Amino acid sequence: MKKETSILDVLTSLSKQRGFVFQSSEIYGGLGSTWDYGPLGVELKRNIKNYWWKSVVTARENVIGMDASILMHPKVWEASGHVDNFHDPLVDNKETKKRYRLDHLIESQDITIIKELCNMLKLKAPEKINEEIVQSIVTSLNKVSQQSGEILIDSGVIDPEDNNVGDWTNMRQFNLMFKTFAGPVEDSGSVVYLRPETAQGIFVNFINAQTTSRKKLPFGIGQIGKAFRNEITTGNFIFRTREFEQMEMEFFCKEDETSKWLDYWKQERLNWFKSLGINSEKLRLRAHGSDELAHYSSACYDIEYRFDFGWSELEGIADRGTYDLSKHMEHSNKKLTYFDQSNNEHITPAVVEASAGVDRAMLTVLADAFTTEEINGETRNVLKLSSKIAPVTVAVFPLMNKQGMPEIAQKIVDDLRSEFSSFYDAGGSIGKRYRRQDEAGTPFGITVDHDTIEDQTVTLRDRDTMEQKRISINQIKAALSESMNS
RNA sequence: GCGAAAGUAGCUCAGCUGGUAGAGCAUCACGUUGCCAACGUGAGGGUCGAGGGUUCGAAUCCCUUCUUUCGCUCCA
Repeated sequence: MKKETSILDVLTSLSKQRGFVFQSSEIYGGLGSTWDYGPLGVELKRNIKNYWWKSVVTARENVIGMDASILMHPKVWEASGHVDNFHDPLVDNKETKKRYRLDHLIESQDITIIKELCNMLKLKAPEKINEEIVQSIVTSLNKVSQQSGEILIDSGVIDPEDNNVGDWTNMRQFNLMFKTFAGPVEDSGSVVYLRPETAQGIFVNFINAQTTSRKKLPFGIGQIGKAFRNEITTGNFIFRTREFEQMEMEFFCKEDETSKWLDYWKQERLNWFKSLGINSEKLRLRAHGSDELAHYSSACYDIEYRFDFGWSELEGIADRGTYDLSKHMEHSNKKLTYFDQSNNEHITPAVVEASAGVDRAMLTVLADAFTTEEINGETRNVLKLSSKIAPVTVAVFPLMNKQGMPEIAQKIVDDLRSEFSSFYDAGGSIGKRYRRQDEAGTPFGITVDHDTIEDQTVTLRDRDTMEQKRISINQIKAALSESMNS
């Protein structure tokens, strides 16, 4: 990587300057990987969420919404598999400074080393390497984690990096769930987790939501909310953080219909990103290989965007089968089945999930919208945000600060404010005010000038083309609405 | 967490081998101008990420710590 300025650098500094995103707790030196959304950022983020909610939930007869709490019964996470599966056992080689996931490392070893490991851990020696034996080695090592490094060295575990026996550290568990305590006393009886995904809030409410809404299969439940993961490595600005916000929709259907709905939703969701004006050449759907699939999923597509740090996932659309509802039935002893009247039978619905990151969507629209243009030898920074989500929809200016122009402009902006996100600016030259709004992504500019006083008309400026047309004051709202819906 | 690099004004940065901080842009005020980052004058803003040490004296040298970036790993 060259040391040239990346889009991410530009966006980070633009965000700070213009009030999109600030580093959290900055005056205390910042808290790792947490970000605060400023005046413009909160509008953009909220607009993205509202647009998702409208597209996925309210515009559809067969999707309803809900909002579950972040803290849930700890058994939820046992049932979902997160307590058992949502951590990574890691070891480092002090020699090569490489870090490995222990299960991946063991998988890569020769059978003789595996046998030696089993011998030292008093496990039955296997004939060949399979997932089962890898898992039981990891489990056994975990029980003696204080000696695990020693055991790895003594059994001759090789570092693939240099093909020598590694100088291994003891294994460490990185639990990806944030743990905290409910109630005044810190004891193990009151452990709760900050949810690592919003989906489980939907699954545990499946019956509540279905019966009260009287929905029949197939139907979906959407939710937007915060989730928390104690990621080992965060970074790329707001792309990967420990606290983030999800927009998730769980679509319940018959088990033999999941592939049909998976195809439907992956296309719908891809189109959603395209409808925000995002460059379709930088968007793609990528099917997961069988080795990438999560423990609950049998098929999965990622919607990816090509950032300048590479293709990265914005949203996962997954066939989760009946895994989640079955697990919750098993652990809660409650019936979460659906009565299918057509066949007169109780069935466990299967689930197709569309799970998007709000912060990632926001980073995507910013990265995709940011443009630098050359105008009369000057550079112009423009955020070509869709007018559907731009933080400010319209800015109103008096051409001059005299002849009553400010008063007229102020009256116009007051009148627009209830329907459109509006901004009034009389500071500096008119050109400077246009450029300020270009950089904030404001799609429309209205200027009150000499003619306004004579004939009640103003100019309406388009951010991207910089072209202006003259319209009368009472046409402004109609013109804005029309442009926003096109 | 490990390895590498970095942290000086709101932003981007300069500050040579130690002598208590500067520029451009941005912000605010006044004047002038009036349709695409104009100009003039002036102002505000930094205990140089934090803590400790060496020194007569530290932004500069040493240690610790926090944060950021890039890799390893993981995911929305």
